[in-house]
Amino acid sequence: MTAPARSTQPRRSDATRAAILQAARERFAADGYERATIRAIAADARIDPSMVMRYYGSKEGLFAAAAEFDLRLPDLAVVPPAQLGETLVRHFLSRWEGDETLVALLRSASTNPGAAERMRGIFTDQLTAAVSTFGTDPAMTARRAGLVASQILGLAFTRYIVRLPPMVDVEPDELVAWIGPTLQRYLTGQPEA
Amino acid sequence: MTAPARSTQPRRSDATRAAILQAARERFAADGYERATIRAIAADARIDPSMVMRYYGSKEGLFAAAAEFDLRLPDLAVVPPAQLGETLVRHFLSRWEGDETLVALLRSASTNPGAAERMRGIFTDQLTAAVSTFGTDPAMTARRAGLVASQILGLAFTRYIVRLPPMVDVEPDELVAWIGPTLQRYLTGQPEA
DNA sequence: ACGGTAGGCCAACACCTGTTGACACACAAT
DNA sequence: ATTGTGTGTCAACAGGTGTTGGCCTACCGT
Repeated sequence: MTAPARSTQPRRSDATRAAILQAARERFAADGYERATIRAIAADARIDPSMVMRYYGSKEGLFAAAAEFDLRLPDLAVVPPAQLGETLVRHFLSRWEGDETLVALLRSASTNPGAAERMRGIFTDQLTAAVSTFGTDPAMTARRAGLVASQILGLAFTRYIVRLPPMVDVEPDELVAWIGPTLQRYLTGQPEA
Repeated sequence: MTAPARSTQPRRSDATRAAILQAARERFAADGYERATIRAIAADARIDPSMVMRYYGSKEGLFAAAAEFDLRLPDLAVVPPAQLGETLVRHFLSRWEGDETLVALLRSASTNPGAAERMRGIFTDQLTAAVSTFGTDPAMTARRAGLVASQILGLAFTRYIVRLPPMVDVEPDELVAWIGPTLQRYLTGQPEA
């Protein structure tokens, strides 16, 4: 819509677009998809609600843009096999605290089908791909990835969404000490007899 | 409001009250707090929306009544210490699949502060109490309960809310085989050196 | 200098929400 | 028969939602 032209040409509206996106992420993270209103997001970005529509088409479109996310998983093939679990927990903890996009996605996934689908895609594609880089049994890979996702998302859910006191207060290092071995077993271990 | 009288006297409206409550649980479980409308719940229960207000005061009041829940945790003191984890996973799986109240609560906890508080209460009070029945170190009890909650809620979130394919397809017995040892370690083990 | 266009605001639409009050019916006690 | 109360319906309110179209203004190429 916004003209062909050269794509390297910075538009004057890029700042507005970015402001909307940032405000959207904050609101979606704080309130979830349904309670985050376009009017509130526009107010945070100090522009008119109609601008949101012009730039992102609809609320769903805005969310889709705001929920773009890359887990940036490290290459597990170069990690010492005994440190896989610890590495993953540390990575997720820092990824989660540094970017509120994941919280927005997590909060919205409960009630918004599109957000749930996005979440499924991220944790299926990206995590499964990472697990399969060192995995031996391809049939087991999906299951291992699912188990890892369950513990990681449970950690995020109790720590950032529900805010269970014991999970909020605990130091990251201690979380790594407890949850690292769990992921390690999910990734490389076998189920109980 | 509804007269003093004898409390043992069954009211003619008890059936309606129950129908509203059941419809509310289904809607809250399927859609979450915000998207579940009083009109939809009333339609499911085949009554007028205003009846919901009369019997439960407000939407929040209705949710509070519909989200009443008891984990019915077994007495962990009588469970063989080596089977604590397995027992807990089995219990939660059956509790979760047999009663949609927990799903309603879980789905709503992401966006509704009241639901989050309720969830906090359940998993703090009930679970901590159960863990402390056999626990040795009282300072560690809350942390153990929190870790157990993180894995249990992560399991529920990926299996019933986000519906991650690997977690939906897996057999309950296999889930027990994988997750049981995790809870066992959270309950009775020590963190990694 | 000037005309076109991109960026932005305002006001309104159509719809849906929780909630309320007035009214109708049923049934039990008087 | 009449009263009274519990049970239920109907219609409406007031506010908030996503979304739309018209209008103004500033900038940029010519």
